[in-house]
Parts: sequence; structure tokens; C-alpha cells
Amino acid sequence: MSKNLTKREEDYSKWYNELVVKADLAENSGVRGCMVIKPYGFAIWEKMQAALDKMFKETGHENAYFPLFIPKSYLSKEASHVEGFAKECAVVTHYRLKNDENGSGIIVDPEAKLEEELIVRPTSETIIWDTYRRWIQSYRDLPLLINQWANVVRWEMRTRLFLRTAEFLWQEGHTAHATEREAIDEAELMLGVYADFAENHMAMPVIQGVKTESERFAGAVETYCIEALMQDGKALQAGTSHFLGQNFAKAFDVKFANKEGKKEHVWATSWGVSTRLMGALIMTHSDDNGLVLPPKLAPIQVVIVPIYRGLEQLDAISEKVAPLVKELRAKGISVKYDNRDTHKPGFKFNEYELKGVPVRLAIGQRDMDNGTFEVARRDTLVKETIAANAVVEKIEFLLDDIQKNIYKKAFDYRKENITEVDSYEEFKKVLEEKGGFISAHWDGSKETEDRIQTETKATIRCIPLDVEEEEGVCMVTGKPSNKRVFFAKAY
RNA sequence: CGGGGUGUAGCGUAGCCCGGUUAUCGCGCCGCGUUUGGGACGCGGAGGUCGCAGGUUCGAAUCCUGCCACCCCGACCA
Repeated sequence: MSKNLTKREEDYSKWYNELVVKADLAENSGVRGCMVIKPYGFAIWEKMQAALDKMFKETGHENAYFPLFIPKSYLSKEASHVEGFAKECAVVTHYRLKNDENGSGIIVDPEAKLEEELIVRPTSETIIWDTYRRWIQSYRDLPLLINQWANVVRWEMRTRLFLRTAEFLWQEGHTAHATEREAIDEAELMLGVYADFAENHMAMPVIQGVKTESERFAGAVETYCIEALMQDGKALQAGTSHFLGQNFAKAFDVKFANKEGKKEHVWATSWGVSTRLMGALIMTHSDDNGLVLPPKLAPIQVVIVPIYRGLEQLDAISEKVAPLVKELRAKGISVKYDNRDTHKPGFKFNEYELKGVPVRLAIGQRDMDNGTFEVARRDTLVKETIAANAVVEKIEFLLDDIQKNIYKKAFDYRKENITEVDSYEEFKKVLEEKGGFISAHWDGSKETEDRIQTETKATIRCIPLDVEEEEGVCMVTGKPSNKRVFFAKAY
């Protein structure tokens, strides 16, 4: 682990990768750009999944599952969609292997060529809309509110653990509606769900906004997003929700009969978050001692480490700890009592800090004599000694307080790193020296946006939803602008 | 796909330029003992197709040729 969090990209990048590996979350699989998610990392993902899934169901959605393979012709039905994904698709061309006649091992059987190639889904809009055509006939079939948990494959040139892997896990929601208004409301509703999840479960403040045309999802009319700020000053897109208009309905001929019996194309949305959220979680809260997990997503919320000499002492401690474990579990708190005899307490302390366990209890002979526990919190690393009969209450307080405290810390950090600028010179200076989000006027043109990106590597992360109208001039061209947008260097 | 780099034990590495005993060291692993309130220590031990395939040579981790893989930087992207 590097000694200090630093804004120098290469060091931060190294720190991040080491942290992912050392905290036992994931590792490179050796298969091009794919990662192995290890049990501890996957447990965090499962917590995220459970919380999100609950929120989806509370907003009226159901889960379903669609095929991994998409016939090539489906992808080409929506023009901008295929254009957006064509360069990063894995393609299945054959369905059989055989032994090479020249003895050079197993080869692809040229006889077994598929008549139509299959694309490994980079996203599922096409196959889902092909299915929806058969499911939707009447306004009575609408709205159709479906989500799927799946893996997708995007053949990216450059990959990074959790942030951009060739294969990743995600959820993708795909909805169909009778009216434009209803579809837009849905896209905005789900953006709100994501923002709620990010802030209240991940303790990660996000900016809600819409993308500019050039950053828009391939096939969307409007792309909403949540953008988060990482500790090295770079932005990370944490989730997106798209209003797709009637683009996919028209491409796949999905029509419904309205109350007057007239056929209309349906209105669509899609929205998704991925294992990239794990990357966001890691880069938002972690410090040089390792991961810091929000209690709501921590697979282990409380760890209890016994300190003892000899099995007799361990037995006495175990006896003391057992009812506490039971009581905490009854309250729905996940507890691990680490009575391994193979590692020393100091080793365990470091190990659980690295893994981001929010609360640690230690109990040794001293505590046994005094009727106390040592309680340590991961976010501030503060330790205190607490009377045994007050420990449950203390833990409940800490789990709540840590959740709030790390949110506040991240929020304050982000607040300090949103800078308003009014000139291009100042923009470049802040970008170079400080990083973070830069709020500035922009003339709304793609040319200006491209120029800024080429010259500075910064992109428009979003046009915030809550932005206030303000007369101004574009910092680059001097043309009139009526609101500020958020720029940043991004992952 | 361009530019650079690296492949030696589970991980990290020395050796390579200048070929020559049994391939170096650390972490980790195994055994025994002592330890246990912040990453223990001692002693002993196991573990290697030196990325792959050819070639040069009495002799190759080292030199030559070809191939493969991975990493970093760019272009691309959630």
C-alpha cells in the first residue's frame, strides 16, 4: 500500500489496484480484461444487489432474464445503437471444436460456422425490444416494468479492475410506456432511485444531471446520470438512466392499441448500474489503512477479536462473547467472532481494517477482569473502552454514526472540490492544480465541447438537474450561456 | 491498433549487457518450540518446464530467430 493518497494519477491508480487485491475483493483472472471477484468482494456486491433489488420492486418493477447471445441482425436495427457498440463486441462465429488433423490440438471446426453470427450482449436493448414486440398489444399491457441482473461483455481496449472490465455484472431495467411523459417520469424516477442508493447506502454523494448530446447513450433521446467524485479529483459516472423516446419501438416495431383502438409506438426507458459501483465505493471512502465500508453494505459489520494466552482464557472469552453475538445477530447485525488460533490479534486488527469492517471489538483478560470491551471504529480509527452492558447500544450507535460520518466526509470533500470558474485560463489552472468538478459556462455546441476535451482531457460530466438559470458567456467562445455545466476529468 | 516495458517457486524479485558448480533474496507455505492488548521470533523443511518453440555452442535463464502472454502510455469506453 502506498503511504499517502495522492492526486498524482499513476500513484492513485496503483494504490487502487493494490487495495482491491489486498482487501481480497478481486484479482486479474489472466483472461483478457476479465476479473475474478473473490468471496469478500462478491459479498459486498450481493449487499448492493439486495438493496437495489428491493428499491426496484418497491417502485413496481419485476425481474426477468433474457439471452446472453444476440443475433447480429438485431443489433443493426437501431442505427445509432449499433454504431455506439459495434467497436466493442465479442462475436460468436462457430459452435464446435475438433481435433486438428495435423495434430496441433483442438481447433475451431470450419464446418461448424454459424449462418448468422451471435453477439455476446454488450447491453440487452435489442433482444429485449424484439421480445417486447410480442408481449405488447394493448394499452392494458402497459407500462411494462422489467429489470434483469446479468453479465455483459464490452471488448474495451483498456481495462481496470471494477472500473472497466471486459465482462461485468450489472442490472439493466427496460420499460415500455404509453406516453412520452410517463417514460420521462420513469427515467427520472430511476435516476432518483440510484441517487438515493448512492447517498444512503453507499454514503457517496452524487450529482444528478443529464449528459450532453455527444456523451449520450447510443440510441437514447436523453441520458440522465449520477456523477461522483473520487479522492484523486477525477469524476466517475456511477449510474445512468435513459429516456429512449420511440427509437427502439420504431426499430423493433413495438406498437400498442390505445383506448381509441389506434396503433401507437410505445415510449421506452433503460437504466443500469454495474460492478463499477464497487470501484466507486472503494475510491470514495478508502484510506491508507485499506477499505472503509459503509455499515449498510459491509458484509461483516462487527468483528470480535479475542486476546488470550492459552486455551483456558480463550474458552472464558468465548463464553462471554457468545450471548453478545446472539444478541447482535437478533438485531440483524452481521457479526464475526474471529477465534482463529493461527493469527495474532495485531494481525487480525490490520486484516479487518484492510477489509473495511466498520466496528471492531477486542476482549482480553484485562477486559474480562474489568467487565469491558475495547471498541474501535474504522472510519476514524478511534478506540475506546466500554462497559460490557453498554456495548450493544454503542455498536448500534456506531453503525449509524459511521454511515453518516463517511457520507459527510465525502460530501465535504466534494464541496471543497467544486470550483466555479469564468475564464478558460482559470479552468485549465484549476483542472491542473486542483482537479474535481469545475462549474462553468458553455455555449452548448459540440465543437466547443470537443475542443475543451482535446485541449484539457476534461469532459462535460453533466448538466445538473438542479442548476439555476444564470446569464453568462461561454468561457471559451464568449457566446451567451444561460447556465453552468459541470466539467471534470473522468474515469 | 500505435509507442514503451516485462515474463525466473503462490506473490515480489536478483542474475542476462560479459554463456560455465547445486539459479539469488524477501514474503508466503509446512513442521517443532516459544509467543499472543497493533502485521511475532528461533530452528528445521518443501516448493522451479527460468513464458513457448527452434537455433548457435562442449555447455544457454543469459546470445540469435520466431511465436505467445501480460503490464504501462495513447486512441476507445459504464
